[in-house]
Amino acid sequence: MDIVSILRHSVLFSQIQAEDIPNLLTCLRARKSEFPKDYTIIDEREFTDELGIVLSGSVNIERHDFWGNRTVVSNLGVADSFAETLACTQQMSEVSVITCEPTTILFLNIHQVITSCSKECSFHHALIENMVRLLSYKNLELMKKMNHITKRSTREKLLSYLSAEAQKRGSRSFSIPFDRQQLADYLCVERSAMSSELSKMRSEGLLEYQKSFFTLIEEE
Amino acid sequence: MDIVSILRHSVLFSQIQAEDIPNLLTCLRARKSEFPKDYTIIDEREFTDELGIVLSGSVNIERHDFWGNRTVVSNLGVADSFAETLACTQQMSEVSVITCEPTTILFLNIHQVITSCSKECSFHHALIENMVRLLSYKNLELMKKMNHITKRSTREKLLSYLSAEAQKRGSRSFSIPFDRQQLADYLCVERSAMSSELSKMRSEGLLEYQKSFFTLIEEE
DNA sequence: GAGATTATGTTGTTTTTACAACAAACAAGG
DNA sequence: CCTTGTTTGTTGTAAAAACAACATAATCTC
Repeated sequence: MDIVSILRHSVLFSQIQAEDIPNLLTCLRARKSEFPKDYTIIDEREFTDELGIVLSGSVNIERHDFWGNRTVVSNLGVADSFAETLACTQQMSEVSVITCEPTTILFLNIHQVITSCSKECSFHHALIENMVRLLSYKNLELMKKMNHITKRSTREKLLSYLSAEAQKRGSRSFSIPFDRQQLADYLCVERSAMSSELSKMRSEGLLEYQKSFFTLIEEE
Repeated sequence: MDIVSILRHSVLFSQIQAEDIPNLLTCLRARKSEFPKDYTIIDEREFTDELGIVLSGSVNIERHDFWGNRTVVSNLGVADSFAETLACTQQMSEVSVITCEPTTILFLNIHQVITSCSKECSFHHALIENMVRLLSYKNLELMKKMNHITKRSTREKLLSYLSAEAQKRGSRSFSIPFDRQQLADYLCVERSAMSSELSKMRSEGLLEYQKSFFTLIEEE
């Protein structure tokens, strides 16, 4: 898929005409980069003034604390963006962005996105409105994750996450973008405890799963 | 303090000239409201297209789940704002906004903030840039809170939160805006367990406290 | 396809948390 | 000053999670 059709699925470029996008990209100082699997695109403690949009592949947003505990903040796929907040606030990164597979990223200069360019291009206002929308959605996503991890028990966290995923996909059966360790790090629980909780839930008839494919079972 | 001098301390109105603010407020359809203590300004499941700015007093952002567990998402004081995301995304609220004391709120219409008005007032672009900055900061705050509650133990959560507060105030001694129950609900731990952990930490010489006033003690 | 590597599941033990019940300190109002 | 209600601290017990160690399954590499 070409860049333009991918970008048209992104929040940042929604409502913007396909034919305007190439010009806009020049204006935003766009640059494309490719990365191998498990590559750290942005590391903790780094600064940047570019936001990234995933053109192909996928990345995890992760955090590693002093004692080596990993937290998986989120997982992003094609047309998702990252580092907006980082670039906007000019703060030091508290997270790292790591590829889950070979991945292509489009980087855009944040100052160009936020401030009107000298040419006063007409689509610039649409862009900054989209930026507001984008940040709002990011916010909402964080709140949703918060809802999962504030749950008191491993089981509740799992049910909260899995039912939200089912709802998002609109189906009782769905794949999740995490392996067991990543899921545990996302929900802030212990992998093996989570594993046994999952099998307990399966034996109670709450759900079925094979690898990362889950099916929630409705009660009668 | 009058409205204009309060607003000049808010992120949304930063960089905007004091003399422009009254006109701008008309344009944004501002309305002021006063609320008693413990009043629910926005309830879960409500919709709104206004964001709120605290002019006096303070509010908590809270969440109550199916089983009655409360989570205190955050605490906001004078010049802080809320419901930006809610208004921007036009989603149903998943949180409620509750006054901690008698409180005055200024409400602004979000559509007027985001879209240029017909009069094309010059400060409008500054406003939407501030909106981007505001949402970024909100995002950052959520990430910071995330850092606290993803910690594995009650003690770690306390230390993470308290040292962040100390850093924010630039002093080893500081007051927190929560009572014990609220702090527990903010950190997602059990109040009594947290109380005993606090006294254990005090007996180990890590910190001192009386009520909501804490002093962290440096190691030698 | 054999061997190595990684991912997932299981189990028992230790540590931590949740819960309940109550005591002590404090605050507000008559 | 006493009553009442609220907040904070304490303790014991039950439940849950963390941890470690290992078994099994899947995947990758040569």
